[in-house]
Amino acid sequence: MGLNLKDVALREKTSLESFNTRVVAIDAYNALYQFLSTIRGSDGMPLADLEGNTTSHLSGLMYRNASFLSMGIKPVWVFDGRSPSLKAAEIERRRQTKMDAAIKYEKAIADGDQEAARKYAQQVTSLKDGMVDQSKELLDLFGIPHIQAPSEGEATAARLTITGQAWAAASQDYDSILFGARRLVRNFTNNGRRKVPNRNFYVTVEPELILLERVLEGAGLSREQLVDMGIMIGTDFNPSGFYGIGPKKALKLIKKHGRLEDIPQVQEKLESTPYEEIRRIFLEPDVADVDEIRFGSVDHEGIIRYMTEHDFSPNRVGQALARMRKALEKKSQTLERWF
DNA sequence: CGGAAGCA
DNA sequence: TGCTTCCGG
Repeated sequence: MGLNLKDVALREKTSLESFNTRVVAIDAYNALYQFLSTIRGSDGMPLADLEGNTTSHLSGLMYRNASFLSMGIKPVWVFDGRSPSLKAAEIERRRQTKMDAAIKYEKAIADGDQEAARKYAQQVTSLKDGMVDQSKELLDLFGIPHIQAPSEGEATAARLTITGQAWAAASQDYDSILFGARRLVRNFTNNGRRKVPNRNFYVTVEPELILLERVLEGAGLSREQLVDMGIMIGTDFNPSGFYGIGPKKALKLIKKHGRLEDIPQVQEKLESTPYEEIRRIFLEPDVADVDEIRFGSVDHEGIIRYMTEHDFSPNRVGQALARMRKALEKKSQTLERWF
């Protein structure tokens, strides 16, 4: 879910083109959830093979990676491992939200309310183990590396930006910067304006870059203080945060007093919050040790075979790959002209 | 979501 | 040619 750091996180517009040749560590769960909830047919249900197994994640992954490679972007997909036990409450909260959504979905269907049905269907989305395995198989066929994080994927992605193995981490959640990601890209996708289904308006999604150093400088905080601020607002590890304290007040308090222990207003809350443990999760996270990130070659035939097994049209898949190959040829030609 | 068809 | 709508599985 992530925390609300909009107010302190200075964002600058960017473009996919500017990521040419760069390695980007992608929060795999974050992206896969997005695919599952947004790639849907007109009935609001996810895409599925002939047996009814969901395939939206495969569609999203294939087109997204083909597009990344076409643009010279080097994606590394980072998968979540076991969640810290402190996340249990948040996970339970999400489970409950899904159960509620399932009930609301049934009601919307009974009422014939299409728009509501679609909305709640999206909220029921869940990422199954099998989908994760399938996603890794597809990445292998693309020659695109994937890393299994021991714990939160965002933490390992952040680490890669610190070691210099990745230029940036891509996720929708701001948690990445608490984990220390030097650069975070949000909306790491192609499109500008998008119509929201069944409704008559558009939203603009443009890639945006958040630089940890600038966030800290801009707010006049250390990373430790940013984490403390996050704890007051609420993180996945203390979802409700401190009652009555939002981003504005949290910033003011942390700047005035320096650290949680010294803020008079929150002493009572601290007694019931494992704040030291939450700090450790962000500041000393359990991350994968990655020695070398290897990019392989694209197995065109293998991808077509794999996607076809999941009832994708071989024509469409072949076309997507042909487009990618063409883009890469063009790229190497313009490069040759320089030498 | 992202590609392609449809339309001015 | 550029923008909107449609559809994939």
